[in-house]
Amino acid sequence: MLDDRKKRILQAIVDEYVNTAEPVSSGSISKKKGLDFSSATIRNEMSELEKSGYLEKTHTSSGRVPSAKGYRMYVDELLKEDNISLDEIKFIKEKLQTKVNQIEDLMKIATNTLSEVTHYTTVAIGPKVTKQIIQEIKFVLLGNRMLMAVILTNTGMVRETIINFEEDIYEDQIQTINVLFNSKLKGKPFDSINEPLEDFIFTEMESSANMIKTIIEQLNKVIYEESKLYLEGTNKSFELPELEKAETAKNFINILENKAEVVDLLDNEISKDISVYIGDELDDENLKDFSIITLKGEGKGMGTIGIIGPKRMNYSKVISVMRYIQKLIDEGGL
Amino acid sequence: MLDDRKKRILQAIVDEYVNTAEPVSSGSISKKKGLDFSSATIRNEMSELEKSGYLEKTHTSSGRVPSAKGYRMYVDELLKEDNISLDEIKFIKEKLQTKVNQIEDLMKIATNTLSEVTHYTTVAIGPKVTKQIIQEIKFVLLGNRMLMAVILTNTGMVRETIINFEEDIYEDQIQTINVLFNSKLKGKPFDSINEPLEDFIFTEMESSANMIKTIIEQLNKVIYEESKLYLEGTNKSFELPELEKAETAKNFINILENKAEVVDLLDNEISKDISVYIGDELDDENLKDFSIITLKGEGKGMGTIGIIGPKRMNYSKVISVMRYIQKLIDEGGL
DNA sequence: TTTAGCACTCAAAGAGAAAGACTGCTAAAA
DNA sequence: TTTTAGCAGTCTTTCTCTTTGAGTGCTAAA
Repeated sequence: MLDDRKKRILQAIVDEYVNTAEPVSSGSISKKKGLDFSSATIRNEMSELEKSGYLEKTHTSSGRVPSAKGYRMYVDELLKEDNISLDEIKFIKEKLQTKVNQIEDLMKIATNTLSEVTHYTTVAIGPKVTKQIIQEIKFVLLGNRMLMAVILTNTGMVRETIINFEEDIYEDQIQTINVLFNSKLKGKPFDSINEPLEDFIFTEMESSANMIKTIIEQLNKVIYEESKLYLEGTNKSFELPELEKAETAKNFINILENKAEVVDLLDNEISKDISVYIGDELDDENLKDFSIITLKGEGKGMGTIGIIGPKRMNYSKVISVMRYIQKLIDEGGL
Repeated sequence: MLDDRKKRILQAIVDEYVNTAEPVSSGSISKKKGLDFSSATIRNEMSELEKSGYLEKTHTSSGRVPSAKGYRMYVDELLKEDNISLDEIKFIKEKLQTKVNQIEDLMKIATNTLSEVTHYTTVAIGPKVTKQIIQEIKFVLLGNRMLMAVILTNTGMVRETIINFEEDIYEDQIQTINVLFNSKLKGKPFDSINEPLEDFIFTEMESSANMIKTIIEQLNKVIYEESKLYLEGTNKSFELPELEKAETAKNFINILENKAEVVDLLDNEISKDISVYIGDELDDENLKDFSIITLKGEGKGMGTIGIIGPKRMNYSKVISVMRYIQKLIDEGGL
């Protein structure tokens, strides 16, 4: 589709624009080494790149800015994935080696690290619990009327929830419940909590029937409760020239404020390990001037981490860093 | 100090400025009912109010704006505390009646409600655990090497933490530990965890000595871990004309991003139930254009809720709403 | 196919000029 | 003694006009 020289010029334009945030002129590109043509030649090429939709102008006599299509081409075909320095590697490694008690704590560290290294705002949601396998479920009596249910899943994740009762609870009831829930749920996915209980339970355990119902209700809440949200480096985005425009800044705040939307964003997409969404590819008015890159860690008890940056984000750096973090997590032992 | 008319004029000016965010002219005040003097008279009074430091001008021929001293006078002496409508009362009541399993969940609801009703950004931190009395402490074995400690305090708060071990743990060890920690801690404040253990423990329970050490370490982390932070209505602040100035917006973001500082703000001040901090009274460069009003709920298992708004915040409305929420919480049963 | 050169376009920045919202002050009125 | 009308003076805001400079597109020559 695009010949080699056009690709190289497009690449140079995106790289330049990522750095400067200013429309790129033919002159500045012709000065780059590796592209030793006069500005007039570059100008002709740029004009054609614009006709094919890879570049845009802000006004008749301005330089060029990459279009969404241009960024897409850059991300899919032109981007180099080794944009990470030795210092950064060292920094990331050290941070991710921090000892944690729960795998979810690692999410927090990874989110923070990603934001520190890339200087963009990072959002993450914890892993979804629904499809995880229950390894063990225990009940703890607190006081006389408060019960805590603690559930351990196959990925090593722990979920706990508190259930209040109107009447006193007795130790032998807890025994019964312990046996019941473990036999019912052990080895099954979290959402099998809703499978109907056999009838005999309600006849044989009549005295605890209400209690069992209440517990199931509350466990359901745990399944569908909002995922934990991690957010790092909001202020970093406010250093961007893009956010000097009040409207863009407002859009950005709206994105972050609307937690449900952020969760959807990171969660619902049928994304691969690393995915890039550019501008309005995500069909959200607030996001039209931003891009999102997500890293999925599901299955390893990690959730999804996302970076929100301007459309002219440093895709190369972000993806390189994400790949490296992914590699460290995969190697495990962390 | 200030005669009655001056006070009424100052009050009118603050009220007007809170509404419009524009410097207030003598003309606009003389039109207000209850102040039937000519603009010239008002002008003379305003000039004197400025000399005494209650008002400021933005330039020679501009209207007047309240100074920090002016706001302080307004808050301390002129403010009416019944600025709350029946609709608002109904709305708040309904929200706060939501059934919750933990008292801390009520914090979240209160924070959200406060932001909804006042249209300002609201921050809250959970109650401090340090001085609370331990009512019960239980240990739950998860898998073979993971232990969860669950602590119930006198305010009904529950704290849990996970501790990982390098070696397998046996049920009888848990028994021992249960007895030990309960006899040591029951009825004592949370931070007494650090009181030294009697020597005999380490001789008699030699096999578990390491385990006990690890547990104490981890419980210490729970005490001093960052308080939970609730944040609502960030985007509401971005509707303020004040935040159209890029610098003010940046300051605002910095305040919110710097979690440690927010915690200090809400926590360390020797504030009463409701306290008002105006502009640079808090000696923080970022806060110089903002005011903070805090509501302390400590002791009832609630933490501290704070509203961050512009200096020309609607003190009257915010305080009225806070008082009402405080009343509802005090009446308890919630 | 590439490039030099030049006309043309448009945004950004600055310089006046005009309008309008205030104040402060003075002198008269209450 | 207190209040007020009236007016000069100040400063911001807004508008228009001009200048500057960074770009492009096109043509004709290399």
